[in-house]
Amino acid sequence: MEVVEKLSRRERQIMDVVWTRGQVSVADVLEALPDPPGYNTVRALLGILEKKGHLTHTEEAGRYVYLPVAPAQAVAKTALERVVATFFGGSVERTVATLLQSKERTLSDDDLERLTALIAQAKEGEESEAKP
Amino acid sequence: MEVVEKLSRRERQIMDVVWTRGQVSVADVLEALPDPPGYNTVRALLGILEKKGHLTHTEEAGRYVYLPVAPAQAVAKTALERVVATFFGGSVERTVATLLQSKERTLSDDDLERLTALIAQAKEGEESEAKP
DNA sequence: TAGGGCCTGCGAAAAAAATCGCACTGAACT
DNA sequence: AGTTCAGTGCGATTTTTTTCGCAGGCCCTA
Repeated sequence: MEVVEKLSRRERQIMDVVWTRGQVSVADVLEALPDPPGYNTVRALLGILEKKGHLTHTEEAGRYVYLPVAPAQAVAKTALERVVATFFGGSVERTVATLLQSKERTLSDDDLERLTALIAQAKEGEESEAKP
Repeated sequence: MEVVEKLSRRERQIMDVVWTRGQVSVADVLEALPDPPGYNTVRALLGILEKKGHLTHTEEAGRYVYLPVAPAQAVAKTALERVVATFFGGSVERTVATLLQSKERTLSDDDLERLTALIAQAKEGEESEAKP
């Protein structure tokens, strides 16, 4: 279920690139990795990831373009939950606190208000769900 | 800088346990892993992690107890930022939205209000920082 | 105080991962 | 049409990881 846990170091690095960019060519991976191996190596890894069922590829103008098989949203949710569980004892509050702190400088008032709205919305959702 | 990225699969699994529990004995790791190897294997891995500088150990009643070297808070922050960057395009908003959604059932009204307060607080902090 | 059980150190073997080369192909370029 | 360039398939090699065994040592208990 936890896909990520079973990936090797390189496989993970590559999947990270894939998830970040949505889809990749060999060249994309090469330029995204801080510690890039050779072209053939990346190709091999992408092949393995495909064989394992994490990626598919399309041929676009002769070149392969790889994209993730699992829906991005689901993977994102799982990854986030894992971090919350591992590093924040499952506490959403502590997580958000850290989030606010670490991004403080880049969050505008508008952003913060939108967050407030988001929470208000969650509150409503919960209430309307509590009655039936 | 990104410590986690350089760990092998098993090393990561073990560090996850360490981060979750704060400190571990070999037995702790063994029981926490879904896919546990032998006692000696875990011991070897812990040793490697120590040699690499990720863990230290104390002797407690003869047994080794390992604990992380890096401050938990810093690791947490980095891990969270990484997830936000990789899966949410760096958007705190989208991240919080997912967080609310996935934990919806377990968040009480009080929790939500505390979150609102947290954000209000961040807003103030930002303003008082914007003037000078 | 002898035996059993759990723990440590060290070292080696098996398995998995990562990295390349080589040979070919097709399209682009001159 | 010949040459070059980037891409593909496949297979081989080198490194890392992962996993154990074996030989004590320490503590608890019968």
